[in-house]
Amino acid sequence: MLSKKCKYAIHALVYLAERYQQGPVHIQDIAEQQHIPKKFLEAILLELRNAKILHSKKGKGGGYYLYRKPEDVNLIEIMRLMDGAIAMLPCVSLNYYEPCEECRDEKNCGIRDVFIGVRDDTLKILSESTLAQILERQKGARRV
Amino acid sequence: MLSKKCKYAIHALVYLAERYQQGPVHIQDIAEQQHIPKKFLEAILLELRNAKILHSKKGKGGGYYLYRKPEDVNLIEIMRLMDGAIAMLPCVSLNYYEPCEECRDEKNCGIRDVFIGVRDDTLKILSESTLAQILERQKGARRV
DNA sequence: ATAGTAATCTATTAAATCTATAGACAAAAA
DNA sequence: TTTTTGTCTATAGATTTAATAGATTACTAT
Repeated sequence: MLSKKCKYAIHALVYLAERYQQGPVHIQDIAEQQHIPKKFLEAILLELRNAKILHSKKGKGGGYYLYRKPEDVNLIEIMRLMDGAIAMLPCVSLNYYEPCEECRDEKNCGIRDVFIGVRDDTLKILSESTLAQILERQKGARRV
Repeated sequence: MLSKKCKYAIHALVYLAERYQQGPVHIQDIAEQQHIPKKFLEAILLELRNAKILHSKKGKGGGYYLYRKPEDVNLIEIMRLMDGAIAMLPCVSLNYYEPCEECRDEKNCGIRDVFIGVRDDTLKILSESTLAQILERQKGARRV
């Protein structure tokens, strides 16, 4: 399961993607519209900013805005940033690899093989899922 | 990430699958061979027994043994039992569905669509991954 | 029958993680 | 130089995960 932090991050980013190139949006606004505790959201946005996904502007008329194009931000990056590894086993993670303690013979582990498969399928979908794509789907659905 | 509990369960079950129809194996044995805290393992095995995956026998010569055939126990069932939902969002879970708090319009949620895809791929792999299949792979690997 | 073995059950504790909040500080704009 | 809004540090509370302890029950073999 995704953490709330991660869900909040995704919702906030989709919200900002909808307003791409329309100037800064302030935290308060995002928090209210997306029903996210403001203080919690602050920390999240800050992290996204440090990861060069968002930019910010201080003072009056300030706020956060998407730094990159919506089609250049995918869910993998967001999820890794917020929750860490995407894989279900540490010994299968590409970015957060750790050997399994219990495991003697990683190369020949039948369990590991299964989760390599799961990981690959998951990464494929998540890497293709950009903010732009999520917006597309939402708009598409509304039109029907 | 799978919990330790779930990993322990999988390892214990694979171990018992290797000894299918060879009589009861006692907890102590599994715990030592698989490096699992004995008391923790007790609780896990009990849960697997209540789920009719294992049977047990008390007293001398007693222990746990696989109740079903190794090809009839898949990872989905084990994971659901140990960790709950497999989906990454509650609103996408088949067995543990809950609406997302933040979400206004579930039907047209672009985020949800992504995770339905992830869920389906994951379930497909995990449902095909049985204890028998895991053993196969391990044996296959060893022979090389 | 009874001593010994091994699972079962109840309760509790320790550690880690997640979620949320408070308050002081820094930068930008009017 | 006051107001606005993001930045940073610190911490508190709640929940979940992992592990342990001890008493009890069922079974086997002698």
